[in-house]
Amino acid sequence: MKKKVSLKDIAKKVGVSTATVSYVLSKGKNSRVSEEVSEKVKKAAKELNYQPNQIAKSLKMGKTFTIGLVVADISNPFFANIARIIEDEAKKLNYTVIFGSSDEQADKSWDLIQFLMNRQVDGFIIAPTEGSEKQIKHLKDNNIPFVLIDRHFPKIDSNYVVIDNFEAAFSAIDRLIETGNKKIGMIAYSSALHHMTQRIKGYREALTNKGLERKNSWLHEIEYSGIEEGVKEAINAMLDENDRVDALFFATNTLAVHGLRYLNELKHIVGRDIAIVSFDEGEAFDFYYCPLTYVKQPLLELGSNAVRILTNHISRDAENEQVSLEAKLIVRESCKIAY
Amino acid sequence: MKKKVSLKDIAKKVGVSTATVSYVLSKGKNSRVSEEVSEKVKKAAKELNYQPNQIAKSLKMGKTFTIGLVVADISNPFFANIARIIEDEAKKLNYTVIFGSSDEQADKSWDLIQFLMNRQVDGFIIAPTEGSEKQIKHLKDNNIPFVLIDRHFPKIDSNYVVIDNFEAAFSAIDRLIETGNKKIGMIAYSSALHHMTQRIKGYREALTNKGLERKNSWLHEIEYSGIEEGVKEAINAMLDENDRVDALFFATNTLAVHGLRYLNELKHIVGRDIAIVSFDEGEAFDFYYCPLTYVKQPLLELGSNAVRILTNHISRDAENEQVSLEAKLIVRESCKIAY
DNA sequence: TTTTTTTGTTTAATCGATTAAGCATATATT
DNA sequence: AATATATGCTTAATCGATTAAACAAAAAAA
Repeated sequence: MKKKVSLKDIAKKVGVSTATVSYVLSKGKNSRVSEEVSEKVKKAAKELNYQPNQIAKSLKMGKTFTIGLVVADISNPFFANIARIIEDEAKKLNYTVIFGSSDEQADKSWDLIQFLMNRQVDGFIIAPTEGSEKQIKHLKDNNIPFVLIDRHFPKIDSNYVVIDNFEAAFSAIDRLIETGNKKIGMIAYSSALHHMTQRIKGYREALTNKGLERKNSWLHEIEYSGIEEGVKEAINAMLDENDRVDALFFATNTLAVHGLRYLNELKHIVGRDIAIVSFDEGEAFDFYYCPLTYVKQPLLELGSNAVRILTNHISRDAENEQVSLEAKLIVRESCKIAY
Repeated sequence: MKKKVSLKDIAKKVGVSTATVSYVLSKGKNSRVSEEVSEKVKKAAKELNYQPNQIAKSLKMGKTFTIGLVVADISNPFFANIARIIEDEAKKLNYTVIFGSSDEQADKSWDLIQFLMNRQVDGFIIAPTEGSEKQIKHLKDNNIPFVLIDRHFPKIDSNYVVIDNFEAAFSAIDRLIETGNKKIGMIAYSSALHHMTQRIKGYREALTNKGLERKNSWLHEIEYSGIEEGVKEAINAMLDENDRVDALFFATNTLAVHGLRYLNELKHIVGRDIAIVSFDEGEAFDFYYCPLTYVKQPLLELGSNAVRILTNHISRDAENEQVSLEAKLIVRESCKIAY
């Protein structure tokens, strides 16, 4: 690789010190460099196609203009989209994003955080996994700016941007009830993470609220490992029983995709044999024979808020900010059964 | 942000020079540091939870272990998946990937390349856009390692990893013919890029080869700007004519998604009114009422080859490598019409 | 014993930027 | 005319690592 043009080269060409060149190029009008020299420097810089070495600048300034993004599962379109949005938002503010996926494993999450810290990221945006509480505390203790997204730990005072999961689940279930379903099952993850417990709570309270029956066997909590199996078992259980459910609520899009695939396999027709509501979008849902009713999270707001809050905290000490956004229920045909 | 532990801190704690610490931590057995001091240094490093500053290291070494990835359109799942794969492959070799999307615009591509060069990436993986030939030549002239993917310029001798687009299109069309279709239309992009012209050539020659009719009005080349409109017009033209086509070949998944959506709108049933074959996968295709026949590109091989070749070229001067992979036709129901 | 070699460690330059401080000149203020 | 201030540029330290070269002390060879 041919060696790059540096300040030194410009300085030599113009016949001034590197300091002068630096002042011209980075301080503009505020420097005390004469108009004459200033012009010469700019001209030389253009002629040599000077491109500043960000690495050197970062080292000196102690700032890399880089954000570390840790998502929980990049194969999930929800996180893939968020990553894209965060990247775009960050670019607007001149930040680069380096990201990785923890795949819902706390140890991977820790490795990633360490890796990103070595790269001197200025701060983090993290969708924390179960068991990563200590890691988050470590960041906090070391005064490293970070914003949690999608999930947060109620016991840790920190920045976060989430949606009101309780409310979202509640109204999704409410809708199922309003459209005539009485026996409603839910497939969720087995997780102590707040966002998941809230979704489950929303499901429960919506039923109670309307005085509907609540059966333990209608709520299935799947392990992250073995999702496919888990979903199949759950569906088998809920459809084979004497009192089979007439509606199913999926707590995430991944669960929904697996569920729909299995329902197809079993030749159950959504909208005739069973009603469905899911969390999150999937491109696939658009093409599904029965358009799905789903909880739409405001991804753009989620991402832009996260970036805004983080960059704020990077540049100055600020109070922690907590944002809870409202999700929207997109009602389509899958939430009622046509008799 | 609390200031980080540096070599200096370890040196001070142990009572040696930073040089010694550096030798211990980076040279291991090959250094001439005594076992005794060596142990003390390692112990101190662990106690202080020392994390080397990669920025400083990069500056000194002139190497960042970073790859710049420029894709043509990140909203296309094809590129999104490639990006993911490249990231994973790179991580295995200890490289980080910084990427951006040129959105098929040459000027954006140039901005991105400049930006990534400022960040001192060690090399590039690029899906070049139309009109970016000069940019690629610039990289070549400056001895900056790069690998082109998906597309390449026949006139520029460079590394590249592509698939045999002619062959892929040829056999896709061949399949349509074999399953009884006679009037076959194609919707492609209007582009001088080699991969696109090859796909079109494959379409043409497959028809000629089987002695089928070839009409200019059955081949529509859409502008990147205004895809939705273009696809609609193309479909209108090909279905309204006196001699309407009985099969459609989409040159990319984006075109296919728009096409299928419009066909839905028009209430045309794929597999009854019209046969379809598409390039690339879409998650959505799985859930489509009529499973799509499509050309499956070997993404994993594409990505891993690109990373392998690039990292090779980064570490030593090597001959340019050209890889042409074979695509696979995944035959499902959409390619024939059930009478 | 003297010289050479080996061993263990430090000194100092370097990567490419930024910037406080220093130092002439020129200009303004008394 | 003497002093103060402003202007324009350079010097040199710094960020945190790496590493060639220097150096002192110990071990081996003469």
